[in-house]
Order: sequence, then structure tokens, then C-alpha cells
Amino acid sequence: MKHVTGSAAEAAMQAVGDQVGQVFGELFGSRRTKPRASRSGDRLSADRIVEVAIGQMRDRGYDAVTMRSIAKELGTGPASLYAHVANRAELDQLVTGRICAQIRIPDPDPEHWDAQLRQSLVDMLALYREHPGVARCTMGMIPLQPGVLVVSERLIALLKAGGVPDQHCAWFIDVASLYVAGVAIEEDIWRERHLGQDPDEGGTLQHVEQEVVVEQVRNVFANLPAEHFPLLSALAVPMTSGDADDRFGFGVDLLVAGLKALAAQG
Amino acid sequence: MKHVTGSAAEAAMQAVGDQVGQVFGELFGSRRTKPRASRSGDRLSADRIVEVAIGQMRDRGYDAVTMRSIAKELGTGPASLYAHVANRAELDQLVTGRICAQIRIPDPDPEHWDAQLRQSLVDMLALYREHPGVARCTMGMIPLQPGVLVVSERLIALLKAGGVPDQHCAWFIDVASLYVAGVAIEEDIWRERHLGQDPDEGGTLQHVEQEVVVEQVRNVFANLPAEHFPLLSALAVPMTSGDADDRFGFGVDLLVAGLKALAAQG
DNA sequence: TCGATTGACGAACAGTGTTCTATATCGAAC
DNA sequence: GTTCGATATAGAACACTGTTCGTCAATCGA
Repeated sequence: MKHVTGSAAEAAMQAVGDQVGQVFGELFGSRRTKPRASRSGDRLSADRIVEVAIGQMRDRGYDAVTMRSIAKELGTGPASLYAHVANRAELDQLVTGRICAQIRIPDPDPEHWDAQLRQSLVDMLALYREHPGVARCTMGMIPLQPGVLVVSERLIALLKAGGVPDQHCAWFIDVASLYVAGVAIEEDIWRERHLGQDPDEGGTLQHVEQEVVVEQVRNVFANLPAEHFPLLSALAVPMTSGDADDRFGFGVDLLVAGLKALAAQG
Repeated sequence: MKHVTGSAAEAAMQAVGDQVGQVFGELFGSRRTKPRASRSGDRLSADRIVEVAIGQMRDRGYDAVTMRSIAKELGTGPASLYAHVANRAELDQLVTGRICAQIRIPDPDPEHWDAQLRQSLVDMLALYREHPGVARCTMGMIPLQPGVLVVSERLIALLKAGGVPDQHCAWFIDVASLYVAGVAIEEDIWRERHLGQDPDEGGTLQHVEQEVVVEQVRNVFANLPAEHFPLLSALAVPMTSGDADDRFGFGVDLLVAGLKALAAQG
């Protein structure tokens, strides 16, 4: 991680430059890392590494995915991966790009742009859920991967169909992305926490576990000393009611309603 | 991290139980870990460990804080810490609790509940910024620490002063907490990225660095191929305009406006 | 067929969180 | 005042992590 380049500014510019190169590279086919026509099918490649990483994130959780675990599944040592992937951070970037490229956002219909927007955000969370662990890769990443850029582009199309002003479009993209990713990450941390205790169960039992925890948390809220927490103990039921979809649905409604309200008021 | 307890449900119940114990313990003075009247001032304690952890997070970033670095600053080995703190996760919990206890949310004024809410969220981010790295501790944590509970309690008071329905109150707390923490985490990751390259600078130069990156990112957006990204390239300036406060201010306005809109429409 | 490029890989380094075990220290009871 | 027992401390170690170095073998162009 330690660079020996001169100033931090230089390093930052170089980092951005790399990402730009990657963007244009993947978009127009001019790759820096030459694939070198692997006739023998078992050659390593960035694509295979990313694939294995995504698979392991789903099966064993983000934290369990290491350079060694990926290498082991590919039948090699960790050092071999570094010929195709610069480091763990770049691997996370590639994983994010691969997944986000699957998001499909509809062409804007000015009559139902808000419903389309809502559905798109729901779909984004659904995609994160299909590939657990991936959301953890996105935090703090400048969205310059081509797959992510396409998502932004098409989201903006929806917003503009709704007459949202430019500045609001731009900033809303950030807020919405952060919210969706945040929800996905929180769900993922919960999932991983129970994955470590019961490694045999896939995904259905996890729902049951979460119910148990919710029950416990509700009890805590309900039994809080009323003299210190009158509101919180009174709201024990609403605080813990609704499943993950209900809560996320409210958040999305909140964002969309806020967007409309801000646009209306100026 | 691996528990040997029977079922995952058991473990979950025990985890929640522990947190409840801690809540009531810190609230009413009956601590499980007896402080044992340390007359010699250089005795270890959970408080001192938390203090050092917060300090190191500020100075060297979240990732640089390890059990060893904390122990070293306290003039001991890492094993000694485990007598006062169960593990790294509990340490993060304690850090969060300590910091969040500093948040002051005003008594509700029904005339200006929305401005109070807005200001409270801004203050929360400001507090995270004063203690960089702390936000990273909060992801995926059930907010049962007493300090966090007080924040929730007082936020709810503001919301109810504005006539927000119970269910909206409860869910809004979650959305707002997640958003504020998410912004803080993203800022922190950026900060840490530049901290690693120029460890001598404190916080002012970082602003300049960020400006440089923003400039580069704007160039990327502006130079995207217009045939693939017409909207994104046209919005290059709005996408990258505004400093961190502007962007966060928009997000908060969005949340508050959405809350009012949802309450109004039912 | 020869030589050079380059992907693969074993070993190692400097870290991490955590646990075990022995030691030293302290409060309290006799 | 002395002894006893609980307990905080600390050294060493374990099983990991990401990453790098030097070497080796396979492949490709000439």
C-alpha cells in the first residue's frame, strides 16, 4: 500500500489516471494486461480471479475471501494472483464493476419516472443481495468503473425525465448509492455474523435467526427504564417492526419523496 | 470469533443479553468488571484503552489502530488488553458509545423541529469528523450502547414534536443514522488513503488533496465519450461541485423534506 | 530450433487478532 | 503483620492476513 512516489497529489493523480485507463480500456477493448491467447484452459486470468472471489463472498462471506483462499480454489499460491491483479483493492474494484454491470435500469417514462426510480433502487439492493459481500467492496470507491458509470447514466436519465434540476440529479445519485450500499453492507455484516456460527446453512435459516434477534432487541427496547427512555420504550414495537424489505422500502420512499419536495420548493 | 456455544440462536441471545447487561450496568453503576480501586495510576482499564484507541484513530487512522499499537502506547503487550476488553468488536462498541455520548440534541421546539433535526444531523457528522475513524466502528452494530440510545431518544422527541407518525419515527432514525455514518465512513476512507501517503500532514492539506482529486474526477466525467454517456459528461460540473458540507447538506435536506412529504401524504 | 519474455510459484516478511500459561501483585482475612 | 487467594500482567506462541522476492519452466517470436 505504501507508495514511494513523490507527493500525495502525484499519487492521487496517478490513481485516478489508472482508473481512467481502466474505464477506457474495458470500454474500447484496449487492455493493458495482455490476455495472451490462453490455449490451455487452466491459465489464470483476472476474470477467473474475480469470478472465484464473487463465489467465495457468496458462500463464505466477505471476510473469508483472502488472496490465499482464492489461490487455493484456483490450485495455486497467492503470489500467482498478483500477476493479474495489482492488489486487494483493485480486486474489489473489479468485483464491483462486474456485478454493477448486471443492473438493468429501464428507459425513462416521464409518466412513471418516480416508480421507475423506486424500482431501480430496489433492484440494486436485490442485486447486492444476490451477491452477498460485494457491497463491502464499494465503500469509499470513486464510481469510475464502466459498469457503475452506466448505472449512474441511466439513473440520471430517470431523474431528468422527472424534471429534477441538474445539481439535485448529481447529488441524489450519491445519496441514493450510499444508502443502498449502506443497507446492503449492514445486512451483509449481520449475515456474516450468523454465517460464522452456523456455516452449514445457506440463506433461509438466516431469516429465522434474524427474527430471533429482532425479538430480543424488541425486548430490550420495551424493557428500557421508562424514566430515562420514555419514547424509545414506548416505540419498541415500531422500532423493530417490519422486515428488511419494509424498512428499505420506507427509505426509498423517503428519498424519492424528498427529491420531489426539494424540486417543488426550488 | 468462533463460538462453541450450541445454536446460533443461543449465541445471538447471549450477545444481546451481554449488551443489555452493559446498558444497565453503565446506566446504574453495577459494572460486571470490577474496577478494583486502582490507587496506582498506571493500571490498565477499559476506559484508558478506549481513550488510547480513539486517539490513535484520530492520529493514524482506523486501520492503523491494532491491539498491539494500543498496548504499546500503554507500555504493555496485547494480551493485557483482553483482561478489560473481550475482543476488538467490543472495543469498537465501547469507542462508539463513548463518542456518541457527547452528542447534544436540543429539547424539541415544535415551531422549529425541522431545523433542529437538520442541525442535529449536521452536529452528528461534525462529531464524527472530530473523531476520525470512529464512524467505521458503527457499521452493523445494534445501537444498544447507552450513549447511542440517548441520541435515538432525543431524536425521536424532535420527530414527534413535528407530528411524525410512530412508524416513520422509528424507521427514519435508522435511515438517518445510516446516512450520517455512511458519509462519515466515506470521508474517513478518503482521509486515510491520503494519510498513508503523507503521514506528516494533519488535516488542512487533506482538503487541498481532495480538491486535486475532484479536479481529476471532473475531467474524467467531462471527457467521457458523449455517445455512451451523454448525461454524465454534460453533468460533469454538477457531479463534482460543492464541498463535503454542501453535499451533506443536500442529503439532510432531502431526508427532512422526504419525512415531511411522507407524513403529509399519509 | 534457439533465445528471450513472462506467467507461475515456493518461501518468506511483517503484520494481524487471539489464547495459553506462568508470574507478579494486590486486597483482604486471620 | 503475615499469609492466602484472586487477578491483572506479560511473554510466547498460533493461525492467520496481504504482499514481495527470486527462481523456474513454459511459451512465443524469429
